[in-house]
Amino acid sequence: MEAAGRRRTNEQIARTLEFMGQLLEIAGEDAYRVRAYYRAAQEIERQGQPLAGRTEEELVRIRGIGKTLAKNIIEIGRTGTFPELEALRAGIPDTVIELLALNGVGPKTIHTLQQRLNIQSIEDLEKAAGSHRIRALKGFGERKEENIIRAIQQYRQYTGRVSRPEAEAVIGRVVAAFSPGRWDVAGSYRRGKSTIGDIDIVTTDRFASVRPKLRSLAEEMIDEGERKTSLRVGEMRVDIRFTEPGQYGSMLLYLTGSRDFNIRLREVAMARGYRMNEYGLLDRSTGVLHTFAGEEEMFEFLGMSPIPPELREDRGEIELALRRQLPELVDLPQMRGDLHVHTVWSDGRLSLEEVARAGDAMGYEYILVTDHAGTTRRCNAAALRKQRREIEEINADHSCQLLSGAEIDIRSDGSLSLPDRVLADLDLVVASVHSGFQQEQDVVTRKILSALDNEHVDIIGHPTGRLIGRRPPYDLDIARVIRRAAETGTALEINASPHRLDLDDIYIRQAKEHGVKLAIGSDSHRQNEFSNMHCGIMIARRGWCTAGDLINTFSLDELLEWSG
DNA sequence: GCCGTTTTCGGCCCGACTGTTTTCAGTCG
Repeated sequence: MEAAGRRRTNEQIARTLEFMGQLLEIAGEDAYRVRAYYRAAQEIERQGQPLAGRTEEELVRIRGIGKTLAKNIIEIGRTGTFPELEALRAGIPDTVIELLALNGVGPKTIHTLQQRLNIQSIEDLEKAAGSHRIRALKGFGERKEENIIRAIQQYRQYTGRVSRPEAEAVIGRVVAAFSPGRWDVAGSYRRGKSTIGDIDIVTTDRFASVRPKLRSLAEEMIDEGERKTSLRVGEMRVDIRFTEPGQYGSMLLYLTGSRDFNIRLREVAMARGYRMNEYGLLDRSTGVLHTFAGEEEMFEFLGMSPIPPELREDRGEIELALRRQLPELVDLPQMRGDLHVHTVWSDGRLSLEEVARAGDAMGYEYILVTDHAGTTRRCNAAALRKQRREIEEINADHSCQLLSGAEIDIRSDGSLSLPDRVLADLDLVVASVHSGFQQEQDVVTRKILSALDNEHVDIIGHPTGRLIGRRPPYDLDIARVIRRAAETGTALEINASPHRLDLDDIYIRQAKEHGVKLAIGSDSHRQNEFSNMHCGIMIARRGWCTAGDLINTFSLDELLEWSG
């Protein structure tokens, strides 16, 4: 049953509490009270079940939520806001809150600017800086004023997070500045996130030796220190930490994050009598600093299993590592095949023969050929019959067996682009949405539900339809889709193209927890795209997938039996 | 505002860099 009426989602509740935190900050309230709101918002975002409608007694059981926040959450559930927030908001315009987004401008600065110069918006701030009224303030100066002007310019052309290939282009330019030696990309890139906000790098190189090259390739040097240097390359911020080999492990651990993960891990260290930082573990009673060349030694020293980077989000992995009960995450060698590949029969560049040879080279048992197919497409029912005969001939000469499949369209009205009798002849069928991206949530959701209900459809391709940096996901009630997929035994795709990575990690985990199987597809159109598979594996690991969650780990016989 | 294998009060993760001042506040990750 769907919840009746318009119950607030956890996302909406979290945003409201976060907004309260920002208001409190600008109002100059106690920083710990501010943090309590942010912390509660984070905690709510990671709750699997909706909070709306829960009682105060139920809410205070959630970490970081006490009586006051529980009451506020209940009020948000009812009205979308709460009295304290409205009272504060009356005194602080939205345009003032927007100032928080400027680099180098924080709540204290905003508080002062508002009090002294009556700055109410970015426009006000720009005028004040232009007429040199900022530098006249006590505690401010010429440099601060220049930095504010630059921050406003950057904010206006800010583009947000980028795809992994875009980040890789920047990484390549930066590491070219290093001398031979050890370096690792850390941060969200190492954790395998689908989108990258900034780039973090650890190196044993010296600041002095890389400085000239960094200066010549950077658009801007943000910080220049011997331990920590930050620069801007194109639109991306790059943070570099220079470290000794003997402390490499603690630095890599620190810089990999996530932020929430680091905070929880420090609490674990604290409980064992250590103060944890990027240089090691400081014994609080003896003052001795224990150092670690590798991350694993540091985890073991704290009495826990090493945690794979993809899990480091403080979503329960620390507790499991302490009990040495971390899941055995799926890994690339367990993949027995690719379940989404295009050929020259639709918009791909590869012949069937080339796909089979690529499969042999990668050691796959099978590749599902999924050309775009439909009654009005070039690849129609007749073409598919011909393709199947060709596949059978090719399979005789290869250890990797091609499977006859198709990527069919889920049309705007919910119908499929091929009739059931054609689908019945295929080994596996992928059904994807390629049109109607602007439809309303209920319409989009229902057309995918009807595809799930078709007994011949085995996999829903790129379920949310997003293109990273280019197109947002269509408005979809994923929870409904996951529940129906569980009922019909249909798999959801993890499209491994780094420009899609769809499903994304949190939905993968939800699907897995509902018993829904997942299918990684590289969506290859060219030779070099088969390696997309490793991106799909990363996202699957971020979704806590073990081998059994992915139908790619099935043998050929198991796969065909699963599809029925 | 939250929380308790040192605690119901007094803490709350930790350090680097910049800018504005001469010892530190603010911001950031």
